[in-house]
Amino acid sequence: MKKVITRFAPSPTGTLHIGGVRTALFNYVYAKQNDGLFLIRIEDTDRERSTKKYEKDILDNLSSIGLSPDQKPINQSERNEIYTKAAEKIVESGNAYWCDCSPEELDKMRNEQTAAGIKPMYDGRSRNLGLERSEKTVLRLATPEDGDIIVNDIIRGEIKFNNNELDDLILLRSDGTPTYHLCNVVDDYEQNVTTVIRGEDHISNTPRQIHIQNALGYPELEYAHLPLVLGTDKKRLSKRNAATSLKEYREKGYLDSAILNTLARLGWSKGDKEIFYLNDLIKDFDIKEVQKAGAIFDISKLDWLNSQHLANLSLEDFKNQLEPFLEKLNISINDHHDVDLLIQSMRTSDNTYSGIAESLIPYYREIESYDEKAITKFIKDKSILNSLKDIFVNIDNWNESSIDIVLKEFQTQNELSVPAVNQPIRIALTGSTKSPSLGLTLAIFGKEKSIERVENLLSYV
RNA sequence: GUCCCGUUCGUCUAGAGGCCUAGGACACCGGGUUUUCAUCCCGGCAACAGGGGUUCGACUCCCCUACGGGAUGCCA
Repeated sequence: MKKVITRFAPSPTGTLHIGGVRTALFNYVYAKQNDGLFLIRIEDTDRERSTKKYEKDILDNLSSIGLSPDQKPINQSERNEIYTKAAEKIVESGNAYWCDCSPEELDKMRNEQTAAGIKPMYDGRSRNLGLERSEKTVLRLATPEDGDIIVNDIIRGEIKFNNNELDDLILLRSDGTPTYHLCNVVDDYEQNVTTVIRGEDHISNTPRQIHIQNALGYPELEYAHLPLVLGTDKKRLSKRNAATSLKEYREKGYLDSAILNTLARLGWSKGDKEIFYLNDLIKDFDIKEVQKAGAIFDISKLDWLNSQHLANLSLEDFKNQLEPFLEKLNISINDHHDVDLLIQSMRTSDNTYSGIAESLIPYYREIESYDEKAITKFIKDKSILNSLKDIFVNIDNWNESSIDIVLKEFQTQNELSVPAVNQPIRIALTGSTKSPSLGLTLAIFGKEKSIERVENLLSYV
């Protein structure tokens, strides 16, 4: 059996899109589970829109998320000769012809066709003219006029196209450069690709590409057309309806593993299992089980999955990955006397790193503002805080359990409700009523800092 | 317009003719733990697009309609 080779073939006209990450992921996983190769090919034949900057973004992001190719990526823009040679071969075999129709003429033709209610497509008017190559001619594939072509899709089964639905596509532009279809087919062959896994927007391109393969005498490929990732408006995910670039999600503090997990579960599932790491996917994923219908990308599922992946991290890993997010807030993670206790207590405060970093601010910096509503609700007068301050000063063994005991005593002796005692302290320490359990929070801040913050609040109100 | 692909809870999905009183997860709502917040636990809400067949029996098979998406470029 032939070694399975898959490829991800982005065109560098934008940053890496999460839909693209999913396509790359499925290609990667399929290759790995078949002990094959995963390749990347940069389809930069559109010189106007392709940029090196986007190419770098795509390559960097893919490898940092763990989807590195097994060979150095190739650029189509550097392989012109190969395509030209293939085109010549098609001309020689009589399966292509030169056409001198101008863009204006074609435009007019399409308009007329549309007006007449028929499918706009090139009518083959230059096909039998026997034109020679010139500066005004494009090379067109002579597509068989009748019969049909069957695409065998791993996910969808047989898809039949009538050859008369297909027009004679352009292989070489008038400036001599090759087009997408030609390059794509030639490179899949040159790279020994066995399996094409791509978005379903390519389904109708497939029969055209098969015709090119046939003209060139290339062997058949295996195809799997993935359902598209959709936005909440059910249209394909784009900048208009969602954050699409992988980078944005990473910068928000979503874990790579959680992003991959979410993407894999979009259009695919395995029993009741929800948590998948890359290794699990290589074990459990089955391309045949992929859904046929497009799937809406739901950020709340990502949020939940992220919280699950975050919870699975060791404290060390958690801290390491959190660090850059704190740095963005000009906070150095070790600028605290008991970092481990702090982070351990706060790691579930949000489901993204950026959110967690945000909620950590009061633990690293002085309080800039108090939650006024909380103050009016819980601080009627200063007496309770004053007494608590005196009590704190006298606690020698400053740890969670002893603090809790002291607080409990104070509360019962003075016949106060729990919130009457606890909330003012929370406000003093964090500026709001949100914090871990009280004794723990006080322990996190330490005796000195706790007293200082109670004093600060006392002088504020 | 034409061709192609699709259609199960709000969302991701399970479901290969009887196992379906349609299951799970997220979200949402309610309750419990945390005397706060988050986590966690428990419970609830909620779907087979519509119509025809086929069959003793259809979420499952066939046809039609509707709706959605994709393609129809000297873009990829």
